[in-house]
Amino acid sequence: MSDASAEDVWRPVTRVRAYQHVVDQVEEQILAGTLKVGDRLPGERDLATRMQVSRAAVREAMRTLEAHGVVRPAVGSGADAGTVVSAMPSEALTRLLRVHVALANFPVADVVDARCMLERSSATLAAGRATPAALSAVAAPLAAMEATEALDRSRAGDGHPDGRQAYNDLDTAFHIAIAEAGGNRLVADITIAIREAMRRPILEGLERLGEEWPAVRRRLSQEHRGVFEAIAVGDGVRAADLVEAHIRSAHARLS
Amino acid sequence: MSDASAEDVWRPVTRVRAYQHVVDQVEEQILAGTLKVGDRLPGERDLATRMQVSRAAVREAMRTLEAHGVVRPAVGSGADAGTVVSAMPSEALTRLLRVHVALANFPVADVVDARCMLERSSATLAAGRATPAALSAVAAPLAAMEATEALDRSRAGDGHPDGRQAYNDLDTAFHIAIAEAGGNRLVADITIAIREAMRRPILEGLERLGEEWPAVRRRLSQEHRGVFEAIAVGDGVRAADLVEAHIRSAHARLS
DNA sequence: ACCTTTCTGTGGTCTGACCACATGCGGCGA
DNA sequence: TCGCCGCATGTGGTCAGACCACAGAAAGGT
Repeated sequence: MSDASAEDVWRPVTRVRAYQHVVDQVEEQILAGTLKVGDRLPGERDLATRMQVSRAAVREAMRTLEAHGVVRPAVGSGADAGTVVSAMPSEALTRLLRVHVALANFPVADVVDARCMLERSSATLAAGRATPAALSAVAAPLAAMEATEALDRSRAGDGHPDGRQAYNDLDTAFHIAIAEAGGNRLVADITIAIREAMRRPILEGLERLGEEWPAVRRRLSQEHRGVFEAIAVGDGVRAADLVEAHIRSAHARLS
Repeated sequence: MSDASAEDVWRPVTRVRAYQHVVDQVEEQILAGTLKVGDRLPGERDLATRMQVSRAAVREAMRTLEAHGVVRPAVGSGADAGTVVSAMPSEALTRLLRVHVALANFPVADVVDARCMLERSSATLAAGRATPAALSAVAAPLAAMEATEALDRSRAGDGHPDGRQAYNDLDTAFHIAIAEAGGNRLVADITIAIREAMRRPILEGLERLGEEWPAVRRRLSQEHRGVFEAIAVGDGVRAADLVEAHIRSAHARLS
């Protein structure tokens, strides 16, 4: 029984597609330092002839790299035209998580739990090491959210849109600012991606709220204010607990 | 000064590319339930004529969807051929994080911190709710790692490869099993992606170890054993502390 | 010197063809 | 009748060559 079929020595022959070769070579060049962020790739026609593949293969590789957030295409001519190496992991992560959240490949409860864990971490870090600049970046959307309340009151009853979308955007900005104040790029990017992926579902939840909206908004703003002050004072434990309570209660109210 | 140029009302006209339209429509169909996981997409030629775009545009869209882990292409004929809708968020996340870790878009310290946070969470969850099956899935690679040690001792000194790669693979499997035992799909997938992204750097670290390798391996196995037993006993706090200590010391030794 | 026009190179798109592959079906032989 | 072989069919993968819209750069006129 020295039959090797049960062992792992027989790798299936991977028919490596041409565009995958292009992806690999571009990533290799970036890894080797030949291509740095901000550099321009050779033109698609040039790459195609150099690698002896068709331009279509190069373009498919570009789409893959673009989806990974490694490359940004720009038409036209001149310095900043062409395909440019650009590290945008946050955007790419956001796109990826959004589609899979929408596709319900992740249970909502799991997403909420993950958000809590990440934002607890970010809040704790932010309370410990937030710079004044980062702190004011958190304060800005907070103040703007509170301002929408006063604005709304001043013109109540005339049937104007009550800015739930704007409030949602500011809420997103608030949580993103906290994540970035934490100082951990990876945690921040994942946090941003999850919050952005939940943007539309949360907005739909806000729209479902009928007359409760002003009350809910007041409650949310109070919670935001509490989180911010805990961070500003440097109380990491309290900030973490408050942000978790905020996220859980908000999701409970909107579901 | 009612010049609107300073405000945000003027969104730049986004020239939506044809392949992006295709991506959007496919995602829309999936979201609407018309396309479920496991279903086959219409053929590329068919899609092209229906959407009145070229097949090249359809193919570029497929590359984007493939990079997102939403679609899997298969050549040939028959039932399982063609482009199939398939949710593979874990693989897609892994590819994305791997390239950005390799591109050093994330500081190593940040990655280590994020890994600690995620695996602490997974270990705590696993200690609380791991099923016997999940537990044995954790135990299997652990036993295999310990077995390599005995195997190595039995044939020491004949210059054979000492299986650092195999050990690294088993180590990866061990951490992945813990993440999946935690029961949170999103956390598990992110954990898997980060561990897989670190696979090659860790292997290179192992290779750099010279004669220290056997001692390091013994230390790693002991730490793994400790984590496993804490989870098996249900001691979530201890499991979290041990896994964090394990990750931090391992990265310190390998850097 | 300034503005206008033209040139050039970029990504974006399309067309139509051919290839490798895997299945399924039909015909052929036993 | 049964079983096997081989071609027909349809899939994604690849290629070649062409044209378009765009934006900066260069050349030209005022």
